[in-house]
Amino acid sequence: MFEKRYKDAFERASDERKERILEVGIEEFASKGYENANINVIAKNAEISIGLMYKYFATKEDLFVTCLQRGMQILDDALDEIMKSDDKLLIKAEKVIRTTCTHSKKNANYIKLYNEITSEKNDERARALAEEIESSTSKKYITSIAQALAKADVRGDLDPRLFAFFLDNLLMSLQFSYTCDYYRQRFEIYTGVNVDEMDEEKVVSQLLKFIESAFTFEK
Amino acid sequence: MFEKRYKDAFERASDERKERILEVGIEEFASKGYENANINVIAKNAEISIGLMYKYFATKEDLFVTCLQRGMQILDDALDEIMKSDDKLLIKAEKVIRTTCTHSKKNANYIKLYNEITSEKNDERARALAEEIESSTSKKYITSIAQALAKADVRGDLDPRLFAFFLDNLLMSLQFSYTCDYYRQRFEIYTGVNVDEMDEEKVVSQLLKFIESAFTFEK
Amino acid sequence: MFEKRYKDAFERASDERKERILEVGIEEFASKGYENANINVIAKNAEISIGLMYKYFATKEDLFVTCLQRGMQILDDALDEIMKSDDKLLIKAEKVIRTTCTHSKKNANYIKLYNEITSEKNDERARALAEEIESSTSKKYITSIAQALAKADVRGDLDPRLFAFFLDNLLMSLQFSYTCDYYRQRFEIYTGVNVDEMDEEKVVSQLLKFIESAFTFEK
Amino acid sequence: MFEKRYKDAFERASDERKERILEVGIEEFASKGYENANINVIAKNAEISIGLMYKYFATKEDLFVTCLQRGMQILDDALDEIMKSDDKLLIKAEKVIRTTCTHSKKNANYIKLYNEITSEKNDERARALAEEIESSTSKKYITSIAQALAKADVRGDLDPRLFAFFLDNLLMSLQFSYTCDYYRQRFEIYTGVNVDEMDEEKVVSQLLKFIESAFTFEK
DNA sequence: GATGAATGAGGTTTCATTCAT
DNA sequence: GATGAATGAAACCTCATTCAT
Repeated sequence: MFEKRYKDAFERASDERKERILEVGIEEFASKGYENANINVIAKNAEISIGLMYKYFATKEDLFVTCLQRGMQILDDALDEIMKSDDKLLIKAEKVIRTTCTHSKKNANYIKLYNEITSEKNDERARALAEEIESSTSKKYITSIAQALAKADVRGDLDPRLFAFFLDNLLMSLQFSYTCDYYRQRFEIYTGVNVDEMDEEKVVSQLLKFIESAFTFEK
Repeated sequence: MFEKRYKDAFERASDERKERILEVGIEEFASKGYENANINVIAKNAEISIGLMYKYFATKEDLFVTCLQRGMQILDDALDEIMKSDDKLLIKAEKVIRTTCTHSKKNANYIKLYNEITSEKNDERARALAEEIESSTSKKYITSIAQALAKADVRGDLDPRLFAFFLDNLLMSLQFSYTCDYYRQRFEIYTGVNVDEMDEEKVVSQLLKFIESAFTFEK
Repeated sequence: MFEKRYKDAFERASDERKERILEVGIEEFASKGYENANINVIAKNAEISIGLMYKYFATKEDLFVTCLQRGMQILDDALDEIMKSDDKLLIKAEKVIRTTCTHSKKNANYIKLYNEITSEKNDERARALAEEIESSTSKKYITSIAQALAKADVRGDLDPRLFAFFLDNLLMSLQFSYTCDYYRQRFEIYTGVNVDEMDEEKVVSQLLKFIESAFTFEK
Repeated sequence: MFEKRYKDAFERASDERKERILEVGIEEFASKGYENANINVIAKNAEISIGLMYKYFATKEDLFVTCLQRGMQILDDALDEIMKSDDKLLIKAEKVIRTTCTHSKKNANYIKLYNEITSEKNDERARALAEEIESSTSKKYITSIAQALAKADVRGDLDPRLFAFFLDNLLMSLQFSYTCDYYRQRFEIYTGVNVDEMDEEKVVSQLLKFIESAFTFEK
């Protein structure tokens, strides 16, 4: 699913070590950002030499992307679980929103990595990353919505792709609001409540209300 | 409205020079990102010496924030124009959406600066920035929605602050989708169309439909 | 003839393996130069482990010198063939020049290795290398010229050693001109013709003319 | 004459400093070779900061080439002095040979730099360097020989360009023999005498004899 | 006010060599 | 004999910031 950005030697490393490196890497990249993350620090914290680090990953960028892929894979698996059910769209939406809220803090660092790439300035790299990261999710949303359209579960005058796009915008913003410093503060400015203290159910129910009319055609 | 991040000497500079410095700074920060932007290059392109630059701004960060404030001021003024009318909320929303679409590319660099700060990793700075940038906008949305609620123009069971939050999430995502490389590609993945070739009216009308039921109570 | 620069283990390796290692080594050193050649890459391309490489050669330098010796041996054998005949000196010279032209490209990599050591910066090593590489050839030239002198085939007022030196300078320069990038370009600058397209016979005959008066005494 | 490989800032530096940097650079590159030369060491010995070094030269390569050009310029000027006279070719040759012997040790480091580039492995760079370094010299030789040919001062059946090429090969080899460790040892192996103790006049006269018949047509 | 030369810490990356298995 | 994972010193280069003029 993802383009391999590590060297063969990394595959041969023990699971424990692979785990450790990515964990430490994710922590470093999430807390300092790509530019300020220090590969020597990651190696030191992962308790391997810098030379070995470069036996595993050709460049800092490759290490970063591999960390990112690991985080994205985990998030994608969670989404998969929900989307493969044959619940009605509104039910799926509710589940997705709730899962987003619940898991965002647990996987805060993964989402910070995701946030990190949204400001990629190199068009080529931005395109490649978006392709890797967004394709899978977008397909799931678009397919589900198209099915719902076919069953007339949603307004017929909505374009399923734009619909999916708007929906994911809301979810993505929510993810960031739970995890990234700037967005967390923004959340508080809008709602008046710190996101850690906000009643999750309220967010879920309000967001559902916000979007439900689009879903519940002629009801 | 914004905390002053430049030195007195900058105020005393000619308008033309102030203009040029910020313009060049915005271009550099927008195209390379904060970390990769080079303050010596900005000075050179603005045709002033690096020494003078440091007479105007104490640090690279101060220059960046001043550039950001300039961009945000311009975007905020445009929003002000719309929000101060006494149109119905749905009308305002339509105007805001359309303005967002229309102006995003024209002011692409401002939005890129905005995008840049959303991945600020220092909590202290992130809070300060969010406070500066989001307060004004959020107030306008919240006030408008509260007024609409009072007039029963929107569903009564919606929390106005969360409502404003969701709404702004959609608009913010749209802005980024028009301007930032990653989000532009993401837009194309979702919609199948490059954002530059997408029919603007379609985006406006679809987004309006997506949110209108929340607005148009008792229909 | 050459100082042994490999470990005993290398002798015990199969001929095929020895062959392969030196071949790959010569290719790497010739194409990248000593400093930029990578011994790990040589091991990989020779399909042996780096550990085994160090069982065969104590250092990178030893591997290089062994590659060099192999190349030099081959070149020396070719020269031997010519010099051991009892042709007149001018005939020998013609044969040597022609052979130099003909074989230079075939054995380009050997000559590149030779060229590589001419810029050795460590005096100790430079002396040792020169001793190894030049002794055999120089003896052949000096002996042949001394014999010709005894037979009055060449001008009697020429110092046979300097004569041999000048002669080899011409041949050495010609070798480099056929093989090393810089010297190839220099050849083209002087002659106006790319060395690959230059008529070999013209080079042979012109060079013979250039030196012949020294050879053909009493004309 | 040479492509500029330094930044404008270098031109603005004091002559003393420019002198110092190139001197130190030439010494470092000549004694250690390009790869092993250390830019930080050059900066330290030239008593400037490494940052400033990079304000003067964009890369290590640029610094090297600038050092090289400086050396080549000096050698070329010396040659110019000789070639612009209207001496007969044989007289010029004698002067050139003598000058080569005399000056080689004085300017040993320049010649070591020249030697350094003859093993350039990147074809593109090799071509560019050869073009810069050889064009001027080769023109002088070729022109002088062509004039001599016109005056029937040399054998009419010699190609002036090849003639110039062979001649320069002898001079180049001689230069290296006076300066570069490997070639110095080679000189001793051929002649039996250390080049520093060799009677210069003997070298001059023997080399003249070696080439004179080509020059002195029908005498 | 204005200049721009100067600094130097710090980060990424390479690769010869070792050694436990 | 054979492997290849592991090491870590060291080199090139960048750039925010200072300060003498």
